Amino acid sequence: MDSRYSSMTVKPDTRTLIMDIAEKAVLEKGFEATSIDEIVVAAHISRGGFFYHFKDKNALARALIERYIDAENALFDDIFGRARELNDDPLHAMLIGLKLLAEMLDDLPNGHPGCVIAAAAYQDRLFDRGVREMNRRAILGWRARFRAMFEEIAKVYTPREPLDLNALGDMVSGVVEGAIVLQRVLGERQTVSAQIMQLRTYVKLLFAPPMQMDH
Amino acid sequence: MDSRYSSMTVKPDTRTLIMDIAEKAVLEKGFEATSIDEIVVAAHISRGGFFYHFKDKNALARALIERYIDAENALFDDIFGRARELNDDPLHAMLIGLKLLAEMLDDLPNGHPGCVIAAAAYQDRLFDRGVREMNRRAILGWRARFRAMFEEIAKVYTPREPLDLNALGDMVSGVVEGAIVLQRVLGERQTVSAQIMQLRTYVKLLFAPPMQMDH
DNA sequence: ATCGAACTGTACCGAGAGTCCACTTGACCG
DNA sequence: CGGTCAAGTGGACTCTCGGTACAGTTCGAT
Repeated sequence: MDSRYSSMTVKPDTRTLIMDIAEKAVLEKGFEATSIDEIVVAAHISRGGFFYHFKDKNALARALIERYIDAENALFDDIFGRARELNDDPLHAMLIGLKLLAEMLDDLPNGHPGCVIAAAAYQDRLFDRGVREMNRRAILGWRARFRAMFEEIAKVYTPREPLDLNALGDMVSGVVEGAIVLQRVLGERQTVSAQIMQLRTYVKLLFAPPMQMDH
Repeated sequence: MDSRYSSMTVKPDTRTLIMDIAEKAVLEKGFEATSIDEIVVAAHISRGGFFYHFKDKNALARALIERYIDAENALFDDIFGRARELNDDPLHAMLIGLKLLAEMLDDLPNGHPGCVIAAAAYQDRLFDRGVREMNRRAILGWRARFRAMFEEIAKVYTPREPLDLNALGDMVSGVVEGAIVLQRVLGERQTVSAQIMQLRTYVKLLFAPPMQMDH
């Protein structure tokens, strides 16, 4: 999200501008620490202009989270789609996908930018039922998505330990969210990708036939 | 932390009372969403009384995080100490420890209460360098602690995949932090323990000799 | 020309953080 | 018994921030 407007159209699209500025600030400092005044100044608009686009801060948060979820889903579609094209075997596709994900994060100059859902999770005053329900559905969506992928793998490979498919499905989002927290605190750029690679090793060991396994 | 005062001594210890009330609120709603007025009312003291004990909100946050880190370290000491008593083998001790941790969390009526470090990680306005440095040292401490345990395991068992010991050491805190985020969003009580059990399976597969392995 | 979407600017409100300070209360101490 | 000090009370005030209200402006499309 994303150019409805081509790079040609120089239309600033104030709403998007506000969201871009707000997202950056929110990921840096959190929702509550990000003041409307600060956004307004950075966007070179008036307070009235802000409230023209968003009825309150909650509406902004809602829009940010919605956009974030869409972007994340598009990213997963892209990465695991490409992985599947590279190797039709579901296990190998998963392993390739996780590696692609880790590599993509390593290429970002400052590591993973952070997750607005997690930012919201620890700051409840601001958020109404609607926002919380959106977050819930996003996390459940990722659980279902990865669960389905693991189910496919389990059709082909016998797992070496009993599977808890929901927990396994949650593990991708969980490991990423956790690693983001560590990264924020430690200030180390590669924390998230390193944790994803650990998860990859787990998946590999969980399904790979006991002895050999190349990729 | 903890009864410096025995259960007999009915001394209210206002400072501790404030911290207990604040911690509960912070874990529910976040630091910024927790107002001093609200704490003051719940503690039946005056605003002046609050500022007598903490020069500002930052000082309160600092005290909460400090106490949290100490408690968490004490918990790890206890759990992995007991695990080591039950089985002297470092791998088995680790597996038992992780299971004890998961079981302990399952016994809590509302799951893991949340982590004030993560709560701070996404709300930066409030915190000075001192708080951030404290958090950093805590996370690095846990990395070192678990890293050392994995190193001990690796002396006895040949890992089935190359080890990234720092990433492995971070994995315990990472998985827990991530699972807490999921738990907060989903409202499911067992998310954290389920994720810890996944981590346990990973450790088991990573070090266990290829074929047999009971526990 | 004119209409409406996208603003600007100002004035105002209430909540919450934080400061200052003068005053009280109760325990212990000599 | 009087003094002292930690642990408060309570009120007045300042500033920032979210949010409301609303009157007026700018500008592109029809």
